[in-house]
Amino acid sequence: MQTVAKDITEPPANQELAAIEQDMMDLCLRISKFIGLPKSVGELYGFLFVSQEPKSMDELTSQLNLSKGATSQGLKVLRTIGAIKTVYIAGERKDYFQAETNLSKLVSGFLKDRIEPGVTDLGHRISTLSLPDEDSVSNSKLEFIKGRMQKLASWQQKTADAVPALSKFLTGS
Amino acid sequence: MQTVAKDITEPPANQELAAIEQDMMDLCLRISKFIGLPKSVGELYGFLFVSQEPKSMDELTSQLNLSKGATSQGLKVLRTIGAIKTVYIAGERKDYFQAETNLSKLVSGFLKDRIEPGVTDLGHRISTLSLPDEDSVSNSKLEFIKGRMQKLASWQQKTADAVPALSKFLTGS
DNA sequence: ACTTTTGTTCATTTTTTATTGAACAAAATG
DNA sequence: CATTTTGTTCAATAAAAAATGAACAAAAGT
Repeated sequence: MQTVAKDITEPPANQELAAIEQDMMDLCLRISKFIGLPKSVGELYGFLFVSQEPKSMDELTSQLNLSKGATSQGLKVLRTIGAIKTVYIAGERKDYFQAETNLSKLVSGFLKDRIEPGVTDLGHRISTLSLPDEDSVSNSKLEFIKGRMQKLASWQQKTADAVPALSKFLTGS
Repeated sequence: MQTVAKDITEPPANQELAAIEQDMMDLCLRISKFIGLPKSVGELYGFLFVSQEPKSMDELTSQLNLSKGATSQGLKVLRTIGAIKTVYIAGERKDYFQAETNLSKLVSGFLKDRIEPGVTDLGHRISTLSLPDEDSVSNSKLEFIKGRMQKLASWQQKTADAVPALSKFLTGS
């Protein structure tokens, strides 16, 4: 089992509780990797997920043993897909972050940022495919390729429809 | 733009048609990478997608310049998710393969093989999380962690429900 | 039973992807 | 406006994933 390196060197810290937090962070990491995000992103989200108080970039960097670069980039990804909220704290210069835990927000952000562009791009590419002249190819082959082209178009169409449907499904309880 | 190396050194071959096949193979490759499959798998599927006749392993190997190993493993993946059918040809020792192009079959195979196990595993892991004793932790922190645990459980539940729903959505035209 | 054909496995190598950390920019403070 | 704090970028490096190919198994033919 993977273990996120959160330094256990801070508050009076309950042993049992720390273990559960560890497990939850591991779960977050797992989910994150599952959907194709890098380890550092999963670690960042996991740590914020178990943190009651907002955390700053350098807290994240030091507690997770990540480089500044990885932390900055990881937070950017999380911000882009809407998996974290930025919290402004009075009299503080740093930005503070908290996990967004609403599933439909998480999923719709992920779909919009990571899935939709791909599906749209696919649509463009398919629509620029052009068939060869009717009489320059054997009829059987031409019909076959026409059929394949229709397949591609219908795949794209169905997938494009599925994305908002999925989003909706997860929004309605 | 990526280009799959299908040797253009065979039949009398119509120029225009070959270009379209190339484009279609590229689209297949793109889709395959998009869902996290390796390049070789996308190439194999793409080539079968544009092939009217079933192809044998060595035809795939030589036409796509893949190693025997990659071809064997790639076909295994495609077989497992149900993206190809094996065709037996009378008097032939080799196995021959054709692309499955029915979207709902493709998607349900993919979901069953690649998504469901992950979601199920997540369910198991979540159900083994246990809370610390009521009185060994500050109440606020305990409530917070309880809330997170419920979040995780509800995510898992909703996701598990979404998988068959998605499958169904794509089956019904 | 031996030989050949077909297909798989897996240790090594290659390629791809993620991380690091130092240089850079941006913004707030005094 | 110089200085410090905060955050980003990107070339170099490290880590992870995929491909290779030779050794191995399995099955068919003779």
